[in-house]
Amino acid sequence: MDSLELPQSGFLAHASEELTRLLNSVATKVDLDEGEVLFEQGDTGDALYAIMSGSLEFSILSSEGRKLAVDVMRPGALFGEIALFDPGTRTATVTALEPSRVRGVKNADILAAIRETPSLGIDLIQLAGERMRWMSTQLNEQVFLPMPARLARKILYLTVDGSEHLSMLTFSQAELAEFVGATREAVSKTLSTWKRAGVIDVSRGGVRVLDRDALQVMADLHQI
Amino acid sequence: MDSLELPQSGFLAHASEELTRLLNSVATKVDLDEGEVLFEQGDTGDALYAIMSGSLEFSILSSEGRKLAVDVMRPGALFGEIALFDPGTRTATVTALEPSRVRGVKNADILAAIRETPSLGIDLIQLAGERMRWMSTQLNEQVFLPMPARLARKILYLTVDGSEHLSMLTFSQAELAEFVGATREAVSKTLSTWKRAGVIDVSRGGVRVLDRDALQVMADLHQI
DNA sequence: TTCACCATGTGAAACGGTTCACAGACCAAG
DNA sequence: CTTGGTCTGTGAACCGTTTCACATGGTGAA
Repeated sequence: MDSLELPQSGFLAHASEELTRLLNSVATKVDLDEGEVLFEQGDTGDALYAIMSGSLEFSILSSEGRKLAVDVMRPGALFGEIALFDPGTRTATVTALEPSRVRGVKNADILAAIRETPSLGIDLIQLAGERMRWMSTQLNEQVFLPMPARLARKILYLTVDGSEHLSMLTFSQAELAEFVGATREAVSKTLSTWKRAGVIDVSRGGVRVLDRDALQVMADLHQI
Repeated sequence: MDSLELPQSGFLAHASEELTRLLNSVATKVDLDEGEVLFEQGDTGDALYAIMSGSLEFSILSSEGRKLAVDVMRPGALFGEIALFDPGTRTATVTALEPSRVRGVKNADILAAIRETPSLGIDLIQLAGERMRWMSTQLNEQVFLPMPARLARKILYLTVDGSEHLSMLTFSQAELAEFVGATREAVSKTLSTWKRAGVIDVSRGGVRVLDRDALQVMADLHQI
């Protein structure tokens, strides 16, 4: 049965009956290859998506083409809720980091479902609220924290999977730089000092966290 | 009749019947003096507010107490919608810039109304979406734009009232600095060069826009 | 194996913004 | 009018980050 594909983790595990029903009935299924773009900032969008498998990167682009990676979304995540009200331009770009499967539910289907099952509307306001809180912290950190603190936080955040801590993080330094809004060189230099201090281990294409507590200290320091 | 107090501009002018009814019936009325804080980042909040008169500043605070001013809200604006789902901590601080009147509707009243009138839920998702778009642009600008461009944009934005352009902006340079996430000194120096170029006029406690087009150019330049 | 291509490491110079320090201007209260 | 306080202007030193340049190292394809 198809609904068995539904992930047991993330928001979907707590999604309302109604949303689960929509995802199993009217949803369109989309398969993405690594690097494939689901939608791009500025696109006209009118669907809410749920991640079934894989992982997608959520990023925003400058007018000059620079990219700020904001989050990595994993199975169970719901996104695209901003387009629900206004089939207007997307505020972010979503790209698959690995081959991934998502399901999309169209604007009209969701709105119709909300009119029938108002609690779904409340769930979606909650989702929007969570995203707002996230964006608000991102803005806060970008404005007030120096780059090394932002880097330490992103590394800590990205190595949390559920309640587990993954020590290995498979992003290149160039990708990490996009996450913290800095250059690859600056990230490289910071990682090097942490490597010398025994906090992390750096290898081609990834970082391994050796001393999570020490990294937590870096995340709180406003100067290194 | 009390509902005559409702502003005719801003979101409220288009608010759903149901919300207008709530604002006229169950809403609590709050009067704020200049500088008074309606709620603070970290507070537990459970109300949605509407501005009846005056103007309020929406800002976020760093853990070290620095402030980033994000927006100025005027009569007709609705805010606090994030607290609707989760009477959790506020993500921003709201302060009155002048004596102001607001009305607050409690979480429970809104949720009950949504269950009865689902389209209200849709309106509130729309509101959350608008706020998300705003936060997203703020993050984008903070990360990618140099300070002078951010300053020019804020000045242009803050001198728009409806479709009118007010030439006078009554914020001190210290306040403008909080809006762009920079120091007062840096703002002062930038304003000085623009003043010399005849783009603006600077006086104690305010800035007057003389050449809006020139300022628009500054807002787009990535270096000055 | 060898080569081409990335990813990483790192130094030097330039730059944007902060910090610090202080001077001058305006305004309100006495 | 004077005084105290706040706002504004500006210079100098400093600092974190970018930019540029290049070296090193790992990896996959030929």
